[in-house]
Amino acid sequence: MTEIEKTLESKTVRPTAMRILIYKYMADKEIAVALTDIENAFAKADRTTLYRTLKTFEEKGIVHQIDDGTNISKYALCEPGCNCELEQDLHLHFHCGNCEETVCLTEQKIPHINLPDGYIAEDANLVIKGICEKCSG
Amino acid sequence: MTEIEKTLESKTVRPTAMRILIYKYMADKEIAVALTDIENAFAKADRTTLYRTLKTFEEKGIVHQIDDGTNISKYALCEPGCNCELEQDLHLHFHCGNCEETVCLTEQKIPHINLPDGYIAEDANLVIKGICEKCSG
DNA sequence: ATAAAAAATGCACTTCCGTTGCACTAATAT
DNA sequence: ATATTAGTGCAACGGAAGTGCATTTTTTAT
Repeated sequence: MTEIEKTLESKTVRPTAMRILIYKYMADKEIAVALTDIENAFAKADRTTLYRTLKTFEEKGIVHQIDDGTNISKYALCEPGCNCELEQDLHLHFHCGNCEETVCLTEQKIPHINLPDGYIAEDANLVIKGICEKCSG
Repeated sequence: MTEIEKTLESKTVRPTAMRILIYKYMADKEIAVALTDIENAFAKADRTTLYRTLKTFEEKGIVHQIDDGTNISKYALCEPGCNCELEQDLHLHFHCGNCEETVCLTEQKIPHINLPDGYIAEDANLVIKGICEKCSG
């Protein structure tokens, strides 16, 4: 039993062949991926399967969804021990206008914001747009 | 010549009947609106016109686009003197999970974030999700 | 005032992504 | 071995963004 299989099982997700491949694919990539990206990487597999795999991963806390402002949902593996739903674990994302890639900046947490009276915060999403380190170099 | 016409002209946008109506509609609403909302409000007008009106408004700095995580682009009028493109003018947006409405919190600016070396910030988008003041009361 | 040019609007159509229903297959439990 | 559940594949739908072109309206120049 591989590391990936163990990871999936620990999150109560059955480690099927397809799921292992997708997990591997995302682990190798350092950037957030869209459903389309996975589709292209696994042309033989059906879109629905990939779609539902991502949904399952998301529900089980294996990946988190990223909304980088392109109106295309991206996904990235959660760091070990990451609790995306907790406010203090919310990191920010960077979207490069040049290469169009989106990365997690897991070290940069979203600062706490004081909201006006009556507003209750439950989640936050901060995306910085600009030029990434690869493209600015 | 009305106030709205003056505003549009000052941004080098011709104050056509349609544009004035759309501007008025957005000024009356206190929340960010989607293209679909405007479509429903002006059933007689063509979607393309409304679409392009928003694009024009956006280009000319009359409205700013908001990405509230619903994957539906919203738009809101810029405050007088607002310079959306400037970092210090970036306010945050609040999306209510109950009423599904998105509002600008123009008083709450996005704090400056230190990025890792090589990353150049040009724009930022911060959306807080939760329960709005109307729904929590 | 009128003709020419430019801008705005409307119509039809396309594309892309997300999503769902249903049938089929594989895995697990009894 | 069979019943049950989970996963996968196929087909199709729906919403929203976007584009090309014809038509109308507005502006500009004569």
